[in-house]
Amino acid sequence: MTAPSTQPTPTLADVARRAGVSTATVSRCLNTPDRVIEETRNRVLEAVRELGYSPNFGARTLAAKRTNTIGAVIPTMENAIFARGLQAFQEELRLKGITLLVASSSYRADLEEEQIRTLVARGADGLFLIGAHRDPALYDFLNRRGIPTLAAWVHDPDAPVPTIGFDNHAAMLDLAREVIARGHRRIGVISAEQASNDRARARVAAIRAAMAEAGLGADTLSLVETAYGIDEGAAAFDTLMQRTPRPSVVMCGNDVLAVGAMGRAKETGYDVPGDVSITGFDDIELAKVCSPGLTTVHVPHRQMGTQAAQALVAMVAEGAPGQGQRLDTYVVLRGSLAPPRA
Amino acid sequence: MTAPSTQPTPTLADVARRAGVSTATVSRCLNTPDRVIEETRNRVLEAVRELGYSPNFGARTLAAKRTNTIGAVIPTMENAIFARGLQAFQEELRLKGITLLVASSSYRADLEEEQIRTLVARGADGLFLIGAHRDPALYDFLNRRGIPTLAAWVHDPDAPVPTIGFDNHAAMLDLAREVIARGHRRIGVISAEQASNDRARARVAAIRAAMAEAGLGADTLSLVETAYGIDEGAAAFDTLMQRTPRPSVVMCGNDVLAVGAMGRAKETGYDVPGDVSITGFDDIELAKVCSPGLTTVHVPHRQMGTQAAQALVAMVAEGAPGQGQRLDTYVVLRGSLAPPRA
DNA sequence: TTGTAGGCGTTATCAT
DNA sequence: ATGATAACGCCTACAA
Repeated sequence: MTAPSTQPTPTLADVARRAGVSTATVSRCLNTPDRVIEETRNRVLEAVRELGYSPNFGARTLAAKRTNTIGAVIPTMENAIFARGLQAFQEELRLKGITLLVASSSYRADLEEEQIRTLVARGADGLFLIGAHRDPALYDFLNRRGIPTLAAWVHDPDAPVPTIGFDNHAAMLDLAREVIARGHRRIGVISAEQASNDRARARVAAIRAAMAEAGLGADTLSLVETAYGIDEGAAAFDTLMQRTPRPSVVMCGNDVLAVGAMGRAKETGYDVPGDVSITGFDDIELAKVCSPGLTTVHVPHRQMGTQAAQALVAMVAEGAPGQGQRLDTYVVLRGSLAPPRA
Repeated sequence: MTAPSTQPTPTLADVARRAGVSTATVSRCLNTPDRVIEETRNRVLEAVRELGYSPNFGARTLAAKRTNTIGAVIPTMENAIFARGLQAFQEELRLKGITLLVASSSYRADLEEEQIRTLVARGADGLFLIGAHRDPALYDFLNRRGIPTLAAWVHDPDAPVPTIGFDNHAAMLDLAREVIARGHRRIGVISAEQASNDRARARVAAIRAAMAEAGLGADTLSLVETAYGIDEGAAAFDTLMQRTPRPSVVMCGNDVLAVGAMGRAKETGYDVPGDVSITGFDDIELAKVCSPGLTTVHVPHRQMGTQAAQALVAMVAEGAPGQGQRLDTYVVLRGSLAPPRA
């Protein structure tokens, strides 16, 4: 067992004393080792080890005005949609010696703002956000503070910050066209809340656009908005199927909702895709393993994370404005989509 | 559009000047509002708003030696296994005004240590870790620094820190007994790497124990260790099925590996559970939606997260030693497990 | 109730 | 190559 008493945390000065040098030299050993003669350096590092010293981040930040930290705010950590992209993002940052701080907003704009401010106060050198639509005042704040910010999961050249992602409208348009081409006319839609979610809005709008293209009246679209989650998707499915006319296909704003809907369909005795087709969006693991497989839109999550990291790091390092990038998505046809029964 | 020039970040002194008070008063308004007369306070808060001031965390930490921050290091963010528990953990912390910093270790002990030190240097008031087994020197370091630490996903009263979780050995023992009771004799196991993963070790050991109980020789167990992931589970399944004798059941260390195995089984023409049964561990969403449903061990993820948060906050606040807690798991029987074919 | 002033642990600018 | 020393922005006795 170790001693019960808490020792004071060793400081630079402690190390300096022990190694018989000044604090400046210790600092150099840690930050610019080549500016210190080898013998001195060894002595210092030895002292560091013996004392178990590790630098105080607050102090370091205060003095250096640079944290080597990037902050990210995502809507939720609870599912795979953001996890994979974020993991790639963070792996890329690690390669460059940068730490990632993650916070989540529960899909709420007010919480997102709070988290952004927290991250900024903690000295994040840059910010990674999901979606581009938010209060201009917030962008203003970030701008004044000179915090490089990047938005992912969308691509919009006109956004106030560089965006690395895909065109949600175009992506969903492709899928909706496939659906309509198979003969579906009564289309049900389960969407995430659109109010504070620009991706959700774009996706719903795309379905409407595809229907208009095909000469389908807006009244043949049956929409339910719901919170995020498998159970929520299931409940929304029930709602939709009780309406008249009953949809022959249910297009969901993301795979999680779709899997919920599919599970509920089976429970209530609907055959998928015989009685009703179901589609998703994202192509996460769930889409592959459920059965039938889920027809969905493939999003290059890892690529998005990696490129976002590279772009953001460049923005931080060079103070450059930063380049957005549009990534490609494609429709993945699996068993959950088929022509409607005559 | 906003002015292109970056304004210097406002400081306490700027706010004080603008409000015509001292920095001490501004500080009080922010931290102990009731120690300031209302009129003064309003004036100060007004100035805060106008300037868009937010406190510098580094400086605050340096001066106050308290960050209201708790750090967590999890093996990976890429899947649902830790996500749900962590989300609950963070929601509970938010309720108490505490910020959560999350880092991930990619299941590597060296990276975990690095992340722990980073978090400590950043002034985390407390630490949330997964699993209890790690280098004693690391516990020593935490102990000397006086950083309250809690381990989750395991329960072990003898661990160096309080643990809130379940008995991995007992949980897997239950499942293995079910498997054996159905008549399986040739048992294949796909485990996560055991070296730096006490949960994986306990689970494999439990399977061995159940076999011994049933008088099955250790040679009828066929083990593959693999990295984490659906694809890895698929590859491991192939390996296992090529061995002689071929297992009649494949028990996986977690649901993700199991789903990978199940997918591969279907691809290669094995009927599940007709030709081979498959089991998992964790009971994440995947287990419910794959088909057949995955027989697995249900783990109370959200409860674990919530209780861990409460316990850790208490440790931080009271400096008390902290109480571990054992949570219950139970076997969930779904279609993926059946008696072997004669 | 409010102000003054010292100190928190590092980095970075000068000297030496 | 190394050493003094002045910031960095905030908190908190202590004084008024």
